[in-house]
Amino acid sequence: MNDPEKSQRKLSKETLLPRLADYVLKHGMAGASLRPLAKYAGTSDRMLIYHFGNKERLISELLKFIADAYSQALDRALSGTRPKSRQELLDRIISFTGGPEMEPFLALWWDIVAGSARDVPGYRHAAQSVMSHLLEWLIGQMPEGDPDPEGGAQFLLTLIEGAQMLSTVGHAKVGRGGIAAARL
Amino acid sequence: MNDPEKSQRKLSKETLLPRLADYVLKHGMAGASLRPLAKYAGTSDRMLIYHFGNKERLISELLKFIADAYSQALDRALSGTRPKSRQELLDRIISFTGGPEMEPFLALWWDIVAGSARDVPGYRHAAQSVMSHLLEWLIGQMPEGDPDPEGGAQFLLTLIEGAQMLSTVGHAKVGRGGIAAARL
DNA sequence: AGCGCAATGTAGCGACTGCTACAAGTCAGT
DNA sequence: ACTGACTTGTAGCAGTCGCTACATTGCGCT
Repeated sequence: MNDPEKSQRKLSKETLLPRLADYVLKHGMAGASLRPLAKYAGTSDRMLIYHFGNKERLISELLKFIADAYSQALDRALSGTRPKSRQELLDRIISFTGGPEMEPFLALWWDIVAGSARDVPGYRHAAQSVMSHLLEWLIGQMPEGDPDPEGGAQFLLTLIEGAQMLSTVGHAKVGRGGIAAARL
Repeated sequence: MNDPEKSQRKLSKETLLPRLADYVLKHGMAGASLRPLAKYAGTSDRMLIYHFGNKERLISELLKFIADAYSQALDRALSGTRPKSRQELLDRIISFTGGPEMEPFLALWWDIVAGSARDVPGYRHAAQSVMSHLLEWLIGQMPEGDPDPEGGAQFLLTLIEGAQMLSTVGHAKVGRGGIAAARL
């Protein structure tokens, strides 16, 4: 007889990771300790250790999972008609990454960058993979006939990330001004 | 009779802050808990609380102190002859901020940005003040006869910070490429 | 000499950390 | 029915966290 109370006892890495990602996006890496994480996911710290071995591996797999999820969100939201100019491409990205639904990702992003700077295991790899993916996507989105798609994409990415940082730090105006003054 | 062992008993905020800053630059904001901090500064956690009231105020004052110290380091290192082109200015800054002696500042910087994104008290204010100071300095350093010193400075700052981030994340090449492809 | 206050040490509290030992349950294969 | 592997709960350990209560010291003022 199946117990309706416990009908969802399929707990594996695969079912756990989305919940864990959800929690971490809300509370950041600093709040990612086993017990709250487990509670939110409907298990115990004991089980997280059981499934992932130790916390470091859990975090690594979690970051990988989130990086993939972000890339997919990007693909879903941004692949459409090819933009006609660098300006149009830039505007499109800014309006996407600046949206409020991206805020948790952004906050987590800075956690990851900070971790990269201190060589926390797994952090740099996750960050690198997100940036690689974003760059490749950008190159593919460069307007037709662009004289230097690769260099242009690197340029745009640098600009975007700089503006992003200025914005989180309360200097959004400076970032906007910097982009406005750029000769694309 | 004065005890030679305890000759240095002048402990105040003023004498404490440089030591605390030193520790935090080495170990990051995550490692900034009272006991290690106090040990490094030659006191006890008890005394830190006594002098600063609570940890939050300590961190606020500490960030302010570090922001000022960074600004002063910037002034000392970078004020010299006025650069002749945007390119020269950019190169000068990149070579300064990319130096290994700036690495602790940079790592701490990302801690602070991450804290800003999560509204940790005091963080955004410190970050904002550093960026404001940097921007103002940049405007004053724009080459003579520059058509748009303010916009140009904002543009350069955005570019610099973007490249900085890409570099800490292991994509230094992308940042360099982005700057190379920029039409200054 | 005596008082008052600032400075400091010692101990400790309750909460939290990652992680483990132990025991018990479930389920599949034989 | 028995066995053995997989899964899970309960307790607990040793450590750290920010912070406080209490007691003591030392110094300046009168």
